Amino acid sequence: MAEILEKVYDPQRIEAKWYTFWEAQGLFSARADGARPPYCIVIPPPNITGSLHMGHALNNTLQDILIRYQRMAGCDALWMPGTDHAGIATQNVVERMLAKEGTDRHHLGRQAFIERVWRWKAESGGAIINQLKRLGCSCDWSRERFTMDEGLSRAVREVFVRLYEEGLIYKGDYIINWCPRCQTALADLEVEHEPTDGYLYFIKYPLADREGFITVATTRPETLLGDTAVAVNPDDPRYLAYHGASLRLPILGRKIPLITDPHVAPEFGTGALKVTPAHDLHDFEIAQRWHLPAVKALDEEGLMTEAAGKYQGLDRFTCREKILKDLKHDGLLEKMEHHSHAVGHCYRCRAVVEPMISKQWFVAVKTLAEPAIVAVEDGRLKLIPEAWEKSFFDWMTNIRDWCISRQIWWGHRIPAWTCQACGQVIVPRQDPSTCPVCGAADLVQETDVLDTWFSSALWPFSTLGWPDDTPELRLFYPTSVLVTAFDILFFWVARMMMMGLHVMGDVPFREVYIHALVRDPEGQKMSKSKGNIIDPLELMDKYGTDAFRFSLAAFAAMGRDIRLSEERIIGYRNFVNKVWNASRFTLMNLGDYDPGRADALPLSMVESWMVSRLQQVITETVGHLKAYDFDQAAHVLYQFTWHEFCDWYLELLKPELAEGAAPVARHHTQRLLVEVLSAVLRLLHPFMPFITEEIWHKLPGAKESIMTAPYPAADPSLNHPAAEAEMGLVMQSIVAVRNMRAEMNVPPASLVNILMYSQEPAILDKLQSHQRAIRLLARVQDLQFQPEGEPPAAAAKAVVMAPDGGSLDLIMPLTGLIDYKEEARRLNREMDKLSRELAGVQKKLANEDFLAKAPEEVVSREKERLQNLNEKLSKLKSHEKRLKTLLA
RNA sequence: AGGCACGUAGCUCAGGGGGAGAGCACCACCUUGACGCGGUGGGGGUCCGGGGUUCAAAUCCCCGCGUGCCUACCA
Repeated sequence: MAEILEKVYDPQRIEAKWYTFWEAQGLFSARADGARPPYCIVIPPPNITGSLHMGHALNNTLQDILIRYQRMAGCDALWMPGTDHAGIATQNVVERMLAKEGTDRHHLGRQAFIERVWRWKAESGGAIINQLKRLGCSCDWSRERFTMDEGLSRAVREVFVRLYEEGLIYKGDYIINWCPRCQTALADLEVEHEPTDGYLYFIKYPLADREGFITVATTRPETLLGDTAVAVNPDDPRYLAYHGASLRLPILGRKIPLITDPHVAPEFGTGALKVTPAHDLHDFEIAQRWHLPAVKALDEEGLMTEAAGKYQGLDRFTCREKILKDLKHDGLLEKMEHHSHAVGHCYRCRAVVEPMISKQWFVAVKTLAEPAIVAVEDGRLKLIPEAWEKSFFDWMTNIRDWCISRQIWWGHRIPAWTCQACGQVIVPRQDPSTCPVCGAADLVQETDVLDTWFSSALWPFSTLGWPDDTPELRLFYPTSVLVTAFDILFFWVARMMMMGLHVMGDVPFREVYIHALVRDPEGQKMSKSKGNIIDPLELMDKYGTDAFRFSLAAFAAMGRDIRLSEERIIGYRNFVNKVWNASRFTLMNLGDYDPGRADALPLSMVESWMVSRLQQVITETVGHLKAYDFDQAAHVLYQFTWHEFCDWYLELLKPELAEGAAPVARHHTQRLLVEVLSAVLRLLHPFMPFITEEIWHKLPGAKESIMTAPYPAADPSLNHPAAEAEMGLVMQSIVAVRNMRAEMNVPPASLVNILMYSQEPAILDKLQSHQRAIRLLARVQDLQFQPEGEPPAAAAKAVVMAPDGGSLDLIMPLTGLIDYKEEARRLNREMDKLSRELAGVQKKLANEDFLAKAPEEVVSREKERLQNLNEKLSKLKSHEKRLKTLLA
């Protein structure tokens, strides 16, 4: 005897139970035995400092849908989970804790500090993992990795050494972005540009060997102290006479050359650019072309150096004020203009970033970028949606060398040693004890650590066991798809592509599905500072995880950002409840059902229709899933489940299941009902894993888990166009009667009589065979079928065109029911609608070009439409005429 | 400055060359033995504006307006 469910689905009770069950049964574990086709997704590893936000929720829901689908579809599906050590972010978190305790990392020392971070990680670094479990993520937790665990650190070491040996990693002086607050270099991507109001200062640089001066424009006058040239565009006519001249640097009096460089834009400012190689990227590049010296005027703490002369030791912003004052005094400040420009800020601490020349480690990225560009060009790696390819190519072709050293402590320490005796730099696979050149034992290791993204770039193969040759690596690399938002496309995805292609010789994933960003209901990006964060955990508490997941999937239309609307989540919560109640109804009618009993009855037309529709829904759902059209998959399942399975199939079934139905027929009905419900549950499982598992276990004959049940596959032999046409006719007829009733204000409780006229015997036959359903669903008492007849004038009338040809008149005698004016109004509304449609079709068919040039099937479809409309309209018109005689 | 999206029902959004769609909201009716987180029926649209291509444009192209995002060294 099947258990009866509660009236309203209560997610809280159910969810934890099944997650525990799945884990205990090992259902998330990939086998990696090669027995089934592999399918693999590596998770974008969340930061250990993180907690689940909307972006994670969407990202991981989509991945889980894919993984659960592929697993049920017969793949050995591996969802590789793990977390990222998040160098700067984590170090900042722990440093803030230390500050509260009144100490700092320098007091602790490097070793103790790192131990402290590990301890913090052990205590609170796993919070997000539990939140992912709440979401239902079916990651293979037995394989969980961490970017700083032993194996991944070995991968980092190996890649670093290899690239160094290949000359693709080098240490050099270069302009980097320096955060004076974090005291570390930042990669270009880690700098956020914010429009800032400031001034453009016009400063006169006197000529050294003749009268006059050249005026330069700058936003950072304090960098003047590091100028080693002034540059103009070689073609700028204003300065032709000055080519080769020398200038006196204001205040310091240093003699600097006037040079020409095509980089200089004549239209900006005065067309003359002060060149500060140590504190500006482009100036640095100009300096390299001209072999100019670099003078460092600013130090790592943002204070002026001794090269700044009397300004030494001043803060950069104080120095700016002083210099302006002095320039004014000397009459060298020509003018100031308001100027708004983008100022770089540290993405971690918001401090103003200072471009600065510095000795750092770099990856020569051009060599690595080229194969990644080619891989996308030739389709070995697909970006979905394709629109991202343009941005990708733009970025990859303009990419600069990647600064990978960070002056922090938490991370992979750069495996480079310098021999104090002979100066030799060693980058070995094993920690060295003596210098291989001179044999000295006095080796000092590099203190910098690697950029966090260096280890993340190896994620697709390091997590699978590389550098060891593991079965997982052989089976699952390249992985199937990477699911991510575009905001880390370049931080992460591009770098994985470069590293994967270089180290593994193949793309890290065949496809990248780039989903939208989740915004608040007003379309704003969610951020702590705006205070518009919506916590996914709260929504899960409120509406249940299944409803939340289904909503995210339904929101995930490609190429458009998501505005999270709680109202829509409520809508999908209702859908989840609908699924629950449809199952409840089913189970309530299975009391006497014996799944083992044979059933030789053929499918009824209703059943054939349902089965046929199911095949189409399966095809559509699978198609949408394969194309990453999550919203469409969700929509198809929603419409089918609610408006076909529940609204029609279950309603049509009720009489078959009622008391007094023949046991054999009843059993047959039950069997198909269970089958269809089972398919619906399996189709929905990837979207709503918890409720489907709960119901699954209550279905007769169900065993194990819905996770191990096969995903429905469409069987084309079950398509049944005739059943669909027949049921289409029946449903249209029922709707037409309901419509007349409602428009005539016939109370739902009272029964009506209906006459059905048709010249087509087949139509009447079909309807006759469904008369019990029609009576029940349209609430009809006396139902008569006739080829034609003299219907009473006092009647409401509707015309239905059968999907496979022929027409049907539905007549509802009104005697004693209501006044005829109402019916006349209803008819006029209906006829208006038809006339408008008819006019459009007539216009089209009157066009000779249309007849001549449009495809034949389009023309014949329009002709058929015209005929149908005409027929329907004339029938309604004649009825209206007769009705009018009654009114007169 | 450049690039990329987007503008469809009151709201949130699908669709994407041949009959304007969904959900919510709205109106009317309904204690129908699965479900009121429900049922039945209904109203509602110059598909931003203007040109063009086409037999046919909400859909493709161009221009404009509006919105959002990304990139950039304009000192």
